[in-house]
Amino acid sequence: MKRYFLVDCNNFYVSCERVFNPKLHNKPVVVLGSNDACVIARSNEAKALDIAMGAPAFECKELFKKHNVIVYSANFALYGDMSNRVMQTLTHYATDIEIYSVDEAFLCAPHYAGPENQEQYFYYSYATMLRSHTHQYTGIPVSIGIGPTKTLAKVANKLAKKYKKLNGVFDITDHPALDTILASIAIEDVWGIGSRYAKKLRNHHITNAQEFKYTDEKWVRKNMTIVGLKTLYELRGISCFPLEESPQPKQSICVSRTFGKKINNILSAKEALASYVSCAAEKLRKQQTLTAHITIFALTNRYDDPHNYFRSAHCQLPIATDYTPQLITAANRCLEQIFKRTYQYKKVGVILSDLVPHDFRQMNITTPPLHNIIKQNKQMETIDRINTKWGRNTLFFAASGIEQPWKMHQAHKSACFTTNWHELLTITI
DNA sequence: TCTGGGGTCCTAGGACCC
DNA sequence: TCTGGGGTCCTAGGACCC
Repeated sequence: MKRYFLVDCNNFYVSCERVFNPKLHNKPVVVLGSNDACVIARSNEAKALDIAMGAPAFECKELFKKHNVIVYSANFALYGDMSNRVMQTLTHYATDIEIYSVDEAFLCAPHYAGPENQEQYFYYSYATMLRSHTHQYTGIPVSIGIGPTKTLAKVANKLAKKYKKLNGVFDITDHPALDTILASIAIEDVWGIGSRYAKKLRNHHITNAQEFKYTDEKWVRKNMTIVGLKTLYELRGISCFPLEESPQPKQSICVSRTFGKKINNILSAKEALASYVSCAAEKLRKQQTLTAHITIFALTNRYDDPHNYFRSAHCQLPIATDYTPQLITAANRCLEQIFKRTYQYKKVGVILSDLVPHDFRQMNITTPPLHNIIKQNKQMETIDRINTKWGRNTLFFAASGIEQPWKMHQAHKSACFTTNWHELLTITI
């Protein structure tokens, strides 16, 4: 039977920090998200202290102090690079692989042609090998779940993480106690069932994965769309979510950040927005696409005014483009439409959509002359090349401002050990 | 009082994931 | 005082067409 492997890095961001600072082992460690606002990763020791995922940092202050919890600001350059190393290692061993997120990959093992009674053992050994090699080559510990569908591999992974005696690998394929295992998985912990559906299902007296597995298909189709029905089939061992090996170009690109402090003047907001637009345009060019539609949004504090904290504006561009100055101009125009001086803003963002491959550039009567476009392309290529070689924002647009008072706070950030020559780890003997 | 039927496209909103 | 960021997919309903 075909098996899906789900390789999941343990407490990924914390594990990345531990690779470069071994003193962090066996201690409670947390990583905070942007502006050091809330907890986005926890070591097992921190989980044992009941520090919740997404908990606001200010609510945990006492707890951190009391238990000497070590706190880091998110270092996404480091985590991104460590993720690449893990995925490269896995790609080396797997025949088919889908990189699902920064810390997870689905993959399939090489075809097994030996005696049937040793098949299970073959896959188990393969997973154990993957696990130890990933740890050896990257320093990152992983857990591996194996199952006949992705959803069941997810369940298996959960168990591999939960029970230490499994040594980080669990195969749920043809398991004699499958239904008992599923009965121990709360409905909201099933992959594809979020809080809304979980609530709906609980109201319908379905509380765990096993009960959901045997729920009436028609009811599920009606109340949870085709996607919910696929999840149900997957729990029954019928694969509905195939491995997606070649990553598709993104259909939209969004960049937004919460400010380090609130802003009520449009000049600062425009600077921040210009900086996010530059970042989004860079992503656009990286995947070789153009955008024809730009949306910008601005948020005030949603806890102060839950019904009226979000405003957005959008505009269609005359022709698809990836030219940063043109996008900044369009973004500014949109911002002017919605910005109110009397408000305290805490965040702005940009979404680029209607993305098309850049060699499909559609010309029309307003298209600037070809030599202009060639010149613009050269400018952008040069900027991207310099920033790739010498680090992000070596060259930036003056529209992003110099002082950047809106920039986020990160008080406890580790060094970019693997992506910045000036921050390499030094070892003194 | 009667006021078609079937199709496509677009958008907003709601659900989910990490 | 402080409560993240970046994506995808599906569906219902309205606009529009013949």
